[in-house]
Amino acid sequence: MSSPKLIKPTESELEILQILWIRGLATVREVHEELAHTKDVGYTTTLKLMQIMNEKGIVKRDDSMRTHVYQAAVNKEKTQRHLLGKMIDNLFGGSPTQLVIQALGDESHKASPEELEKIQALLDSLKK
Amino acid sequence: MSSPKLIKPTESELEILQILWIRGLATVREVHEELAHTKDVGYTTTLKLMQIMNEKGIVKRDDSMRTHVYQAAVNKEKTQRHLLGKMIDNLFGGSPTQLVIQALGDESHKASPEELEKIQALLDSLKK
DNA sequence: TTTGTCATACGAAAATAATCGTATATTCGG
DNA sequence: CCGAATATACGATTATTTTCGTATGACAAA
Repeated sequence: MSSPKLIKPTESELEILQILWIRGLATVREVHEELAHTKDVGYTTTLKLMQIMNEKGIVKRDDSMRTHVYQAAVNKEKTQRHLLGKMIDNLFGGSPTQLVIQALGDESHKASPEELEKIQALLDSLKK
Repeated sequence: MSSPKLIKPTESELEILQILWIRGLATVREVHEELAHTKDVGYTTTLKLMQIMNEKGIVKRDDSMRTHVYQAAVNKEKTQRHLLGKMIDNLFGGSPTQLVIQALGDESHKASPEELEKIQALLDSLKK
């Protein structure tokens, strides 16, 4: 098997994972304050979530100090592919192409010219 | 505004929606039997789900006959884009590029040359 | 040392989702 | 007409996710 454990993080857990994937290491306080920018939620809620994620093995933590330091324990790309695959099957009848077309047509998440070039490059390599 | 209501169907609701999007019209029995191919679930569970979806406005039904006939009440492409947008925010940091790249690079569902041309055409129109 | 701040632990409520048992009505074959 | 099959309605349970209150310990400054 390619992956020892296939987890399906909840939506809240994904929000936390995204922060950890960017920062690498972070305390609950740091994660919480970043979450608080876009979400109205209590500190102990974030704490509890991260404790649960630790139990599930989604994150690891260093608790050798009073303030624990967390990091993601699941691979970002692997998690993305896993959930993307689920969505392709769930919502796009197994066709990633349909998903791509819808994603590119999403008016509220426009791709920049640079991003379009990246996609073009990938497309060119696929065409060969 | 573009959409009267933005709904977020649950996973089970999506399974049902997919069947209705394909069939157009269907009874609970028909939906249930299709679900049963891949899932072990009781008839009344499917019934209840579809009743709830009706209350939420996700599906419509004709109950003028004893056996009610259901159809999707939400647009397929609109729903796809909406959920895709959520995934882009939740899992890809708001950037569709990584999502598109992962989807195009999916080795288990390769895109055909015709599909690649469709994507190319869309990409061309976005570049202008 | 006392007090205020900040940390984790823990229990449990609140919200949401999924499941199914049972009651009851309708239909159809015989 | 009667019984089996099939339909919906509805209540209730179970599971999962999200939320937060409260207890308690550590630390630092006065």
